[in-house]
Amino acid sequence: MARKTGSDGKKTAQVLRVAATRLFAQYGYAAVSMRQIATEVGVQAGALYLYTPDKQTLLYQIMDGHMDDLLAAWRAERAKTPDDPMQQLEQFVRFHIRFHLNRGDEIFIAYMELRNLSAENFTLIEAKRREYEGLLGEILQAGNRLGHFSLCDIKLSSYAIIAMLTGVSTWYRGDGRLSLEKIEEVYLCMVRGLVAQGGARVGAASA
Amino acid sequence: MARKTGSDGKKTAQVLRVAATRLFAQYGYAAVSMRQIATEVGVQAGALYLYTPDKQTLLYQIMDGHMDDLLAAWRAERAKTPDDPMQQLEQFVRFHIRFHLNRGDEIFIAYMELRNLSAENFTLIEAKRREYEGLLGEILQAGNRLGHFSLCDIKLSSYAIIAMLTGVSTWYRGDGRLSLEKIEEVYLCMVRGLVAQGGARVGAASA
DNA sequence: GTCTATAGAAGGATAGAC
DNA sequence: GTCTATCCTTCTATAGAC
Repeated sequence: MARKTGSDGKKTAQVLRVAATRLFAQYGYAAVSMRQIATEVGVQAGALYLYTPDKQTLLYQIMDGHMDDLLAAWRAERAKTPDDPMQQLEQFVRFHIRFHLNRGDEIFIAYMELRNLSAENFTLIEAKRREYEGLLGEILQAGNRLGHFSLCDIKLSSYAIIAMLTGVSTWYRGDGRLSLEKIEEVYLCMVRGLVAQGGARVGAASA
Repeated sequence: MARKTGSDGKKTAQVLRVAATRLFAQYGYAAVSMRQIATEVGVQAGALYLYTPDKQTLLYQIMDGHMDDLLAAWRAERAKTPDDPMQQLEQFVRFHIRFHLNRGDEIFIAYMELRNLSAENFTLIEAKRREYEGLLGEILQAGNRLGHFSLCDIKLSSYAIIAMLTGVSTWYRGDGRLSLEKIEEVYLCMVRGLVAQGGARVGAASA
């Protein structure tokens, strides 16, 4: 049998991405074999190489696609939000939590598999990560300038906020005791408190 | 040659732990081979099995030892701190940052390699993680009760604080632009702001 | 306590049939 | 576009010499 009846290259390529994403997230890039992925896709191992030159590229493409989605999604969201730092910050908090909960697997990979990227691929992904952090930084900077926030270090505040928001995906369960809306509210309040005095007493702004 | 001159079993066991910790942190458990570890230790692969029954146990022992150290260290630190929620929280923030920066490798493993633990080992480690989160939770609870904090969900606040503090180790470089002391100060202020209104407006306390 | 040697399984990737 | 078959490497873990 040469080709499966009803097989479809486009579709298989998509299925491959989905399967690899799930498996990498669950077991880790290094722990997943091409054979495992093939089984999940429903083809033989050799057939995978029609859709990716190698395993490393597969990982890179998943992470790169995710970062592009993330950046595009936030820029779209931001465009719909009034040009006020506090409103933009609140929108960012809601956006980040929601986006990450919808894509638990990609996020997990994006944060956990950086070290399994080749040096050049790492550089490319890292740039997009910094780009995203910078977008939050812009909001914080503007809020500081207008006197709405009181942050002494924009970079550290960006890191702290992104870290605490991303952390949600490590424990969130759809059937847990808290609804997504409630979680967003709680985190919103914590972030509001954080930016209200995140370094005010430490001294002059350094960033 | 049967035994290396001057070889020492106790010492080799220790060197093995250190080497495995470093390599697991750098490349990930699944990506590191027993041969790599042996090379780092300076023995042949087979000799490792004198000190660990298998690779999985090696990982578990590293993580378990780290959690024990972490819990013991915080309890010692707490004992030296006045019985006041705000002071204890501040001490916790300083402690967590400092402890984690001194042990970047262990921390990295503790957070990244959970999924590579066997089911039973995972349960054991997870219990100690929850125990640590609970110790922060106690402080937050006490602060809420005394009216010093204004948190609507103790668990979420614990998660958020630990996530943002642990995040420091993902970007901290000893030779960076900020000193450890300065970083501690900035995070302290952010945490102060966070607990001051981390959910106050959301409604009644639920935890 | 460490070595060499190796068993036995699994890995990534390719070649060529259909 | 997918399969089968396979090459070659690497892996964990063990056996037995010293």
